[in-house]
Amino acid sequence: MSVNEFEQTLNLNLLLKSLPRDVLLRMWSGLELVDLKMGQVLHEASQSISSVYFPTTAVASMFCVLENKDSAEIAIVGNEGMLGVFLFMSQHASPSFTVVQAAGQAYRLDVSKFNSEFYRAGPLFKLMLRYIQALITQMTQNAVCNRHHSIDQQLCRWLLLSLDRSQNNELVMTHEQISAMLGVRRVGVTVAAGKLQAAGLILYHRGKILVLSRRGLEARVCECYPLVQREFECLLGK
Amino acid sequence: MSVNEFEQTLNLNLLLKSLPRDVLLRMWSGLELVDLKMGQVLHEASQSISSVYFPTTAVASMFCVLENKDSAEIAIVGNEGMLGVFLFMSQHASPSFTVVQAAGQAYRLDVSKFNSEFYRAGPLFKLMLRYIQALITQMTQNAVCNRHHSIDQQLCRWLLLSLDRSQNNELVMTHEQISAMLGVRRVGVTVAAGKLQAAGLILYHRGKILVLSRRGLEARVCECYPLVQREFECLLGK
DNA sequence: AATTGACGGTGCGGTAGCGCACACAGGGGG
DNA sequence: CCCCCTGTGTGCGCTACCGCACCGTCAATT
Repeated sequence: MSVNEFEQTLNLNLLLKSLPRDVLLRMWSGLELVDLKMGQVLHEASQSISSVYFPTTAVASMFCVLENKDSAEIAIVGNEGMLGVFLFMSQHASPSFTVVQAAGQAYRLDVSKFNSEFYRAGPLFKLMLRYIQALITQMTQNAVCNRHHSIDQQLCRWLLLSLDRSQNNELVMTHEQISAMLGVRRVGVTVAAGKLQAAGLILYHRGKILVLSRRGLEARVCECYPLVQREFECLLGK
Repeated sequence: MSVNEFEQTLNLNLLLKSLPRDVLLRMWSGLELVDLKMGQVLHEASQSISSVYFPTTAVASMFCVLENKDSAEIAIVGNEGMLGVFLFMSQHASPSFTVVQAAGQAYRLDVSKFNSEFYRAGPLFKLMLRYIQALITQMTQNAVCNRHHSIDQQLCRWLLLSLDRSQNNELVMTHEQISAMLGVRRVGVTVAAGKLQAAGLILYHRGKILVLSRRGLEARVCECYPLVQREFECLLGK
């Protein structure tokens, strides 16, 4: 693989892209592009982490499930981020688990390779700290959104966040799956999605959602979405 | 101050206590014991952080407020933790703000002193990463608890978390203040607290809450409390 | 002793979301 | 071609919580 290919490929993950070239070259030998399937579990709750993932076209969710199977999405991660941040925080375990939400590819990197670069306390290290902040912002905003905003608004937020992390304007996702993310009944999603469809903003049919008007969603979403989005732009951008 | 005094005093914050002696000695000159008043704001949202705090007898909350003044507590921090973690994550700002919830004391440490020890990538650094994980656990569990558990259960969780971080079994806190933490109406708290009082578990009167039966609260609390508590024990203990 | 303000109790109608149940439709596999 | 499974629509009664409003009570101040 030529240097050009090398760079072009890695550009697909924005975190990797933002690292200096020499760091990337050191990590390169450990990076492996893998296919992730819908529903695949990347990290179990309370089990040790053996690899981290930098998604390119895949999207995954960090997820929290209660004893009675009630659940809520903690964060959604695509090509702007990384999966497995708990690796470098503790030896033992991740408190939440991670599941693939949209099939695609990701760079896998195993623990030892990651650590050897991380503990140089250089660019990767600093990037990770900033990334955690963005992630925490998403988690906290999520929490307060859960508390105070309607399902309608939360659905818009979720659609926009997913859309930003997706390659096109189609999401492969049933109401049932979305309801698990938002921590509500399937019916709640059906009704909310029905309104959006009636308004001509989306079109869905048997597990596929086509977003027709991003603007329309943005007009209906709560403040939580732009706030989180700005944080990530701040992390990756200028 | 003798070495004995030095150690005894620092033992009051469990994070500091868990650091090796040589690290503490290096940080010592920067640590200043300060009084924190109820309601005092330690870190504003979107403003840079100039000091971090290691509470001893004080307790503070990380807090998130929406445009319409609706709010929710993100995390509660006492002598088991540290305030200002966003300092070492990014240059710019904290997304949430921090407010003192129980008057008391804390060790203040300014940015430069903290950073010079942190970037040695030694024990403080590793401790901080593990602490962030515990903090994230609290935040996520909080989020899912918000979504799925009743005010009754959440009140029990909140009381127990506060109690663990307090010196005695009395909390100085009005229903109004608690309602802001939980992100619910004051009346919701009044009713829930009324049930606990009727059951003989707590006794409250004009801004003071006396916990009579910790066991009773533990029997009524949701799974979220023990889960978070275990994470902190794991961080600090054995 | 009187006043004032903070704190907590109560009541009422409204509603978002819940649990449950069932009906209907598309589409893939036998 | 039929069947069945998955995904979606709809209806019903229920509950928790909301917004609002008002009232008693305690405590601190003067």
